[in-house]
Amino acid sequence: MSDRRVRKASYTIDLVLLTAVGGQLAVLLCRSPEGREKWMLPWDAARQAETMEATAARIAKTAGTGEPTWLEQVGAFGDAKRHPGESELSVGYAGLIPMGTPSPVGGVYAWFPVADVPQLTPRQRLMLDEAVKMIRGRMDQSPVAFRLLPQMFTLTELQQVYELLLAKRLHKASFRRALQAAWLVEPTDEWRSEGRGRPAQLYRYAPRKRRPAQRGIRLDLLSS
Amino acid sequence: MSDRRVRKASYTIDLVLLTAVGGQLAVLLCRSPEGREKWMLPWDAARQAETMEATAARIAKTAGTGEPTWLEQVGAFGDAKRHPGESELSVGYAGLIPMGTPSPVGGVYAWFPVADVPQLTPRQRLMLDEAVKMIRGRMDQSPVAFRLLPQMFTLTELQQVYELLLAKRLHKASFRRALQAAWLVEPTDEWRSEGRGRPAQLYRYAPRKRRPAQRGIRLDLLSS
DNA sequence: TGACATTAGTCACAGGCAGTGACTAATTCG
DNA sequence: CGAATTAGTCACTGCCTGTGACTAATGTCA
Repeated sequence: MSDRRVRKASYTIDLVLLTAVGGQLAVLLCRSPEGREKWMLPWDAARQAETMEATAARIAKTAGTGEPTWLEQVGAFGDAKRHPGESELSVGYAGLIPMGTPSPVGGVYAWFPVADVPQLTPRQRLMLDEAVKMIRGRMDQSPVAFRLLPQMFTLTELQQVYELLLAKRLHKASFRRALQAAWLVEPTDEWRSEGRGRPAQLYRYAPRKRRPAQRGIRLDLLSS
Repeated sequence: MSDRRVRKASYTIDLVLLTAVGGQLAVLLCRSPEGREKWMLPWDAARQAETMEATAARIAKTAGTGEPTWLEQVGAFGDAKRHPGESELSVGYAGLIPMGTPSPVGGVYAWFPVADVPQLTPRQRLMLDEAVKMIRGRMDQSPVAFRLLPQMFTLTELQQVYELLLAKRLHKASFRRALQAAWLVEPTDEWRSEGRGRPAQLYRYAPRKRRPAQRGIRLDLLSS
């Protein structure tokens, strides 16, 4: 975005940075130069000397959220939908920022709950929706939930992230049983007291090798 | 590709058409103008007046395989990897063609088993791998297996497609039990005799609404 | 100081689903 | 007609999952 008025980009890299704030998924938006109360996804023109992923990482760095703990391409979006840079094509990237990271200051960037986002251009709106869909769909295959948490976390916090992404309540005992079977976390020596109630032990993400599992076909997930 | 020598494309649409041939996944390649024994994924420059998906469909039509029964974007590929059109960026699409569709004639296009593909440019090789990975990963969420079959098929054929995509043997009784629970197919009145052995009933894909299912978290699928 | 509220963490039972092998059915081939 | 071959089903067993109730450890307040 630094030079979007200097040369017309052949295509842009747009970034959907997500985090968890107050029990909700939130996306980082940036004030648009077109109007004080207009917002947009952060973006920049692609550069030849830089991979697309590097461009996305640089945009995140500029936004001041720290480096994303996870970054993946969402796809290419064109097809006559408008874009803040009027570019022909935009490549969207989704990134995750651990919850609790200090908010960017200065008023140029801000987090918005994904359920309540101001108006975006159609193309960016589509990218946001696809990014959220991708994160939710990737939960079973990638440790995305852990990328939304700090290095150490309680099992209740982990469960809350899963509930947030799955948009459904989970039973505590079931969740922990599945977690134990998957060998994904290991306990630390530390405990955290959250005011009232028994203190919770802190865990860290530490996946271990295990049997190929892979039991059973799941034909019942087809979205018909 | 029709005009790749006329104007330099700002970006291209590349197509990974897949089908099942002889118990293997196969991809459609096109002879490269650079040499008689050079092959490439079919592609064309993007056009402003056309959506990317429409471009992909048109490329498939040109190749003479009939319209793909499924089409989805794989992603955008750039990053200095070479491409037959020397384009800066390529958007890859994956498409499925039902098995048994007559092969394209003329010698310009041909099916190659994905396990034994001639050399491609690095970018196209990457697109092919990602497309195959995507198809395999999408099996649980989309009826891609049915898109590789003709409209009517036997349950044994369906199971073979699943085994092909999952790269693993399935137990007949388990497979059919899961299939029944998912309400995905319905029997027709027709039967097919494949030479020796009892004739098999033909089924068609006919998904029905069913309970949200969605039972249980599966943390044991995380890939590491 | 002791009962209560609150949160963490575990257990055990019941029901359902999946892996498995064996069974029956219908056809071709010799 | 019997053997071989492929389709299709059944029933048993063991594992996994949903569930509620239980214990543990802390803060709060009378």
